[in-house]
Amino acid sequence: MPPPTTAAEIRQSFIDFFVKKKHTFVPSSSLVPGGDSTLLFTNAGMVQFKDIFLGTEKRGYNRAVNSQKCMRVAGKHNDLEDVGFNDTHHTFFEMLGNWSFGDYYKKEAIAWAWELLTEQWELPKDRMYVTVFKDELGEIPTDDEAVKYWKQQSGLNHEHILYFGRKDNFWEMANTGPCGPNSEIHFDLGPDHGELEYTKSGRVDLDGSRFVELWNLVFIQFNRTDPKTLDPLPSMHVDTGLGLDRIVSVLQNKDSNYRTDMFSPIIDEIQTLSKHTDKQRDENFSPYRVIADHARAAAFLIADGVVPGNIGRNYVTRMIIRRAARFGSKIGLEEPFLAKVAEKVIDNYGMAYPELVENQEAIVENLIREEERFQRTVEGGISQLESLLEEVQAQGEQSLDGAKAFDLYATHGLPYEITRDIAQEYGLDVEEDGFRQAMDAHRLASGAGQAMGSLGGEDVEKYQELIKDLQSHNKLPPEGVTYDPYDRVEVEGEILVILHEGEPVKSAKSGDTIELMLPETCFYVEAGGQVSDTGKLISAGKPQWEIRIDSTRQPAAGVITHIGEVIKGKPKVGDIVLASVDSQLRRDIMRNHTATHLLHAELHAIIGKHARQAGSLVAPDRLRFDFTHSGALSSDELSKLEEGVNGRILENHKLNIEQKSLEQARQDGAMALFGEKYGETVRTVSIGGSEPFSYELCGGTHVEQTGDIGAFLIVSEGSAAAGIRRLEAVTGRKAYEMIQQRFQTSSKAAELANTSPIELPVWVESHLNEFSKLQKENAKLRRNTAEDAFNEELENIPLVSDVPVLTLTLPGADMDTLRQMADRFRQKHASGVAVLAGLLDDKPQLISVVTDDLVKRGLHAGELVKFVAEPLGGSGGGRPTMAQAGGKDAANLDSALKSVSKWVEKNLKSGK
RNA sequence: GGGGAUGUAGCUCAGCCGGGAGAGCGCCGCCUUUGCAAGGCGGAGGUCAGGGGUUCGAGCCCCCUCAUCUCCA
Repeated sequence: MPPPTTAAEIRQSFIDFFVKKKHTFVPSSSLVPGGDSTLLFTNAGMVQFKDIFLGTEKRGYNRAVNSQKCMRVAGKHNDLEDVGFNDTHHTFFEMLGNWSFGDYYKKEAIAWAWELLTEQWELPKDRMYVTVFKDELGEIPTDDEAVKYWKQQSGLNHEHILYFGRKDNFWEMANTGPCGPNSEIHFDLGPDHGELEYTKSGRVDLDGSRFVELWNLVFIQFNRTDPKTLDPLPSMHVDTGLGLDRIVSVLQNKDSNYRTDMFSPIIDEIQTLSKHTDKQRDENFSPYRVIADHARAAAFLIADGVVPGNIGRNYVTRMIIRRAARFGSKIGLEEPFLAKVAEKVIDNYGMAYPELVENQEAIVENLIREEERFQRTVEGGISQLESLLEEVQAQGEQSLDGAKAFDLYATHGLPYEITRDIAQEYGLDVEEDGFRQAMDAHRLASGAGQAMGSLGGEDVEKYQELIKDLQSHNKLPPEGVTYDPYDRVEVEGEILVILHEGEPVKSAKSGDTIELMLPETCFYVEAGGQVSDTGKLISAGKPQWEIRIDSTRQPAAGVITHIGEVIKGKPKVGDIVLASVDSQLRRDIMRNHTATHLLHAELHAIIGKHARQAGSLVAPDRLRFDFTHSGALSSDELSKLEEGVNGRILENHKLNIEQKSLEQARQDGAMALFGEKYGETVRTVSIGGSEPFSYELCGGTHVEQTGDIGAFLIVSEGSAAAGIRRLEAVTGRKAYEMIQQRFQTSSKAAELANTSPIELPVWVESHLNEFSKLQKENAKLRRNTAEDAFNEELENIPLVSDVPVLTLTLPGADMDTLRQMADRFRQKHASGVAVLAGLLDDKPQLISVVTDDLVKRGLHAGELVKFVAEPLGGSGGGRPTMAQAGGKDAANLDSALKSVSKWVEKNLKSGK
């Protein structure tokens, strides 16, 4: 068979090669690692097999081959900012791998790698170099076994076997756990890529530009328990990784990953959009690489449900899109263009990764929206920047403060480079050091170190030891605790372990919060959004005791514990216990869970398939459903949804729950969720008979038929994050309770209004109108009365030192009225002083006015009103011509007003 | 998880030191001119995001909550 030429053929020939060697093909898992909160993205082929190496998971095969989607955006090997400036770094890439779980070992792994590379793919044998492990500290034995098998490969120059130490050739999963030596295969690209270089020790330098590392074979044979101790593992594993981009560029004899057929249609599309000549393209190849890489990464991310947003993974997707947009503008691409590039990615990769095609709409929509959002953000930032720059210019400075530039970035999302470019147009610099300092300070302030969630690594080990101990005493089967939350709500068993404050104890006493393990449980463990069951454990014999169970958890594979408080008695290890789930709450949960599936199906029917589940909560008292959708739902859409779900409930469909293989379920069209980890056999829940309208992979508990749900009410609609809407709803008992409550309040309100609940809205509307009309009339009337009284006073104002001074109390007048009266005074008298008092609820309020000419003669309305308010226990202030004040006690109001004339006399300077 | 910003009329936003809630656009009515664009006058429209506090008095100050934007992890 001739060697494959296209990337798709190369990927397939790798898989076929190992399938012929009796490997099971395992499809790539999602970029979102299932059940691993310590990892942002799947970053290596082994992620989905990790639990097998740890010994906590078994699968139906012991040889596997896969092509895994991977993302690396930060870390020592790859930094987002580096991508685009060389031909080998990517954010997204595919890792080909073959795997042995306690089956074959070094002999076969080495021979097959050699066979595939040199015979199947016809790479020249004399250009192969391999590395093996030799401990520089002399503590771990040299991997002579690997050397032996390498020497058996025909055509390998034995001088091309090189030894490396721990950093390069010893692989560890973490500080403790499975580890072992690895062996790498490097390829000599030939003299076109430079002379052979040698290190100080005289050995060929594989880090030079002439070499490319193709394939890493990891031989897992130890378990590290502490920095000094390596225990041999009972079964040894093989874990290999061959980067697809690299091998394709070697086999296609290209000097850049970006010039292989994995990228060329994408690069071509960018060139079409930019209208560049080939020469211009090559001169601007960095932006091309950035856009091509990021468009590919973004398409795969969105296909796996990671839409752009502002936290965690979603934030990474946003950064990638925005970085691509930024580099796009460098080559003159202004309009949203990424979607067009991403469509080429979908064309190019859709065969191997059908999720791209299935989610084409979501990919395009999200890219366009994010680019538009970025444009808006940048425009807003630029307008702020421009006013800053004008200030700098006005002050005759040469450069913009770095801290200010950082503020624009951190607060308003304006990238530094854009700030710098625009400053340049103004003929100004940006102080880069200041920017970096501010950035560092920001990193520190954001709490470096505290990452997302706790790792719980030590915790896992503790439980693994517990379970191993129990298994060795035949207290537990090899699979661990038997878990069946579906068929029963009661189970009997022996207490195997009690943990109090994290430590195993023999017994517990009343009031203790403890964690407890039984050989078997019917309590549901929180998963797929459904919360843990609650219930109680009571002693089956004497003496009597009781434990209230608040939740359950699965701290390690095979371990399920019940967490709760001892209510009475002294439970101890070995006691026989009757465990029972609170079945009423459980039924509430089941109703909500089935309703969630109905809602999901109805959303697809009413607003479209793009509304994908992005999280859910199934609790006894409510359900919450997050899904991807751009805008808010209209009230029309909401009532259609509610109506649709209730329709499905009334049709009373039987639920069909089956176990089948993951592959079968997928073929049948079952919907899987993002970020969930599925085993080989999965549980499927379908509703609607032979032509189901809802069909999901789901491990949750469900009602038998939809009629059991009772009623379904949507309680709220809102946003959970950018591009994600959140619906909350209630069912069953809670729905009845709410309906009942609404009925009662509306009946009561109708009764008070002496009308029927149906007529109530009309009644309220007309009365509200009437009320505001009366309010206005009342205010007007009050003003008129006050005005009438006031007009009389206006005619006859006492003079103090030639100045008219009016003091007056208007009972019942509010601030508005007082102001109006004060204005009237000023209209009537070109010169004068007035202090008006109002009394509302026995609290005095004052307003004082001083005409302009008297302000010039030293009178200040603010000081005047302060002076008057003081004896009233209040204070005030305002402008020179008008001020207001309030007081607490009206008793001294009359005498306070009388003192005004003295104040005027005292403060008035002679007029000119 | 943490830092920063924003939230005022249907929309875009002003609102100074805490002391009369505003503009432009849009909407409604009337008038003028009728080639069109428009112009003039009048009007409706506000939980100043929500809650608490300080104050005689809060859109403005303080605290909490929510939402949106944004950066860091």
